[in-house]
Amino acid sequence: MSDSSCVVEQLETFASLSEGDKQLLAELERDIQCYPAGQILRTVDQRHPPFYTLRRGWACSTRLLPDGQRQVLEIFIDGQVMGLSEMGLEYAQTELIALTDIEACPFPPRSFMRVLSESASLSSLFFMTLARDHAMLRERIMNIGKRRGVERLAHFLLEVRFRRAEDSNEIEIPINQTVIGDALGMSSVHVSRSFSLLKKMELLETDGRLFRLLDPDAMARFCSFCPKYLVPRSNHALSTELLDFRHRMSPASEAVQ
Amino acid sequence: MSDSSCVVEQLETFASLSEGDKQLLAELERDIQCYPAGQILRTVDQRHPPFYTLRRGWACSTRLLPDGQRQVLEIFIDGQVMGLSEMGLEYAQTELIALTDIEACPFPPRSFMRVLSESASLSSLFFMTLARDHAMLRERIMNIGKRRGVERLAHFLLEVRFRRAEDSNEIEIPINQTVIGDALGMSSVHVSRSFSLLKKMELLETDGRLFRLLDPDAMARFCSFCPKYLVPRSNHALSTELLDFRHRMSPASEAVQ
DNA sequence: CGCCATCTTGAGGTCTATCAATTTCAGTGG
DNA sequence: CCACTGAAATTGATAGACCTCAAGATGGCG
Repeated sequence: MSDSSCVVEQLETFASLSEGDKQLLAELERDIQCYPAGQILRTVDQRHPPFYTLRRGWACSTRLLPDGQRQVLEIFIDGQVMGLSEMGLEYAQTELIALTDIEACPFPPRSFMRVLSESASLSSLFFMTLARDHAMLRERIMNIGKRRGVERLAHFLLEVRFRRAEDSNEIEIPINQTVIGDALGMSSVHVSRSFSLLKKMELLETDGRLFRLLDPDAMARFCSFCPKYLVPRSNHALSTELLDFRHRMSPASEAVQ
Repeated sequence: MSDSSCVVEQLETFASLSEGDKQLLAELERDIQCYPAGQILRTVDQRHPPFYTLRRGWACSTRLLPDGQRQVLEIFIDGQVMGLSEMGLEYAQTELIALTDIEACPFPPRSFMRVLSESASLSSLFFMTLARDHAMLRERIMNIGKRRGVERLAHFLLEVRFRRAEDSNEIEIPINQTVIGDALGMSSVHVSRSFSLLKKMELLETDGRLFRLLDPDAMARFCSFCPKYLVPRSNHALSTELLDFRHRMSPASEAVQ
């Protein structure tokens, strides 16, 4: 990923944007902040929280239950937008935590509202981004609700593998088994046992936090993984439809009424 | 709910809209269709599927696993938008099924794209709608991942109670225990046992599919339910912010927090 | 070398699934 | 009015998945 994982580029893949839109988007990454692993970026119940674009590292959103248990809701990998879904709520519902040292760009909520009201194409872009996050959550519900521990873990590994741009079966997952367990709704002990099982099944080799998928197809069959939910509506389809209508109405009029 | 549950009205509560926007929204409900209980509105893998506004009845989105197991992902109550989150994907990822006899209005994807490209305020409205769905999914993950059967069920009952506009502790849930189980990641047998337990705890009385919450506060404590995730960013906050920036483009450059 | 977090492994107990039998109840037709 | 029917709900018994507690192993790092 490296530097090229800038969020603006990622978003641009969804649709072609006007220069004005690109400038607005560029603002998203103007304020680059560094946070150490473990840092809480945003707490629960914060009013009108910002969202963040994640340039480097891993992070997650979590929630605590009164009994101290923790559920990891989303895991963010560099290039993703964090906390977008909570811009529609009065108060933040989740904590945002850096899992590794990260670089992230906070984007203030008022500016976000401005973008929403100024640009239809950016609004729809955010909509699309959120729709993809939505698809991942849905899949997670499938995973937790209907699969056993080993299968959940296999599914998780495959999801990470397919979310990364590189086409490699070696993936580094820089988070510990407790976090993985909190994300998959299982105890860290059971995560460990499930890893062992995958190794015994000869689907996986590990070296510290580097994971090698020995037979991704077999693994996908094992946990009925299907990567389609990660594929957004194709650039072409979306951008032509957008442009189509934009030009028919009036050229360059994504400005709001 | 009855007739007043028209979706346009629900959406309007989020922000104040221009006349043009209202007209566009009205199109959403021009094509009213009736479907009997059990009817599949939309299959998996359908390309560029429509979404629907649900005027009357209950519906759900589901996915099947290869072994025949079924996960209910979202449960829709009249007044909601169904399938919005999948407008960002090339192919539908879930099936949409009527749980009761319903009235729903399909909205073709191209028209949706037009709305997205024409109106920033409607785009952001859809964004907000999706954000709320997102919050419910998040809560579901908490529920399935970290709570036991009885607590899941209690949480489910409270969620339905608070999603309904009426402020009553009697709720009718016109779906069977198998569907509830498929939504909560538990077997129908266990759903039945959990209902019994809630009754024994004197938190619940049932009469067929009518449920009376005897002590909603105690129940909320029992399953650590907090309705905040159902509350969208307040009308006032959103609409004033939108208007604010729409009318005077001079953003009082509030310090980045 | 020792320290700390993390991971692994074992044993016992809890929660929940599954299978199967029974009951309830609304609808149907005699 | 009553038997018949089929879907749904309840109940019991057993098995399996998973959690929890606890002890030991591993490995990076000062």
